[in-house]
Amino acid sequence: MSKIDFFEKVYQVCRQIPYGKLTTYGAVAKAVGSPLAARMVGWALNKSSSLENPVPAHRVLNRNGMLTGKKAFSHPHLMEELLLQEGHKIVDDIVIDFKESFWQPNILI
DNA sequence: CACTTGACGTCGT
DNA sequence: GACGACGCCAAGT
Repeated sequence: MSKIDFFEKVYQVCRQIPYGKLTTYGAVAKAVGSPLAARMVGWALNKSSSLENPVPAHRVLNRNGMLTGKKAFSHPHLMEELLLQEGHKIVDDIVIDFKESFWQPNILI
């Protein structure tokens, strides 16, 4: 694929997440060619709030399916509400049907 | 310019 | 199986 910035890859991958599907930082990191750079995915998504074309960051969770980044949203419960709105079950900030709704992004190196 | 932090993941103990 | 430490890459201070 084209040589685009790490962040832009992250944005593209996240925008490919279908409605009602979920993925992890690690999966996205792997998709962009740096499986061990999951932290950067979170950083990119945090910065994505300033983008003109926002990404569905609420569909990206950690390996446990936990809403670790919910506090980075406008309102901490926004992420949870969005996920609930998409038909997910959340208990104690953890998506119950996470593994069932997991979506593996396409690898774009 | 060097150190610390940050929405994580994996390996080792 | 739980807890701790290290690694990853970039941005902020």
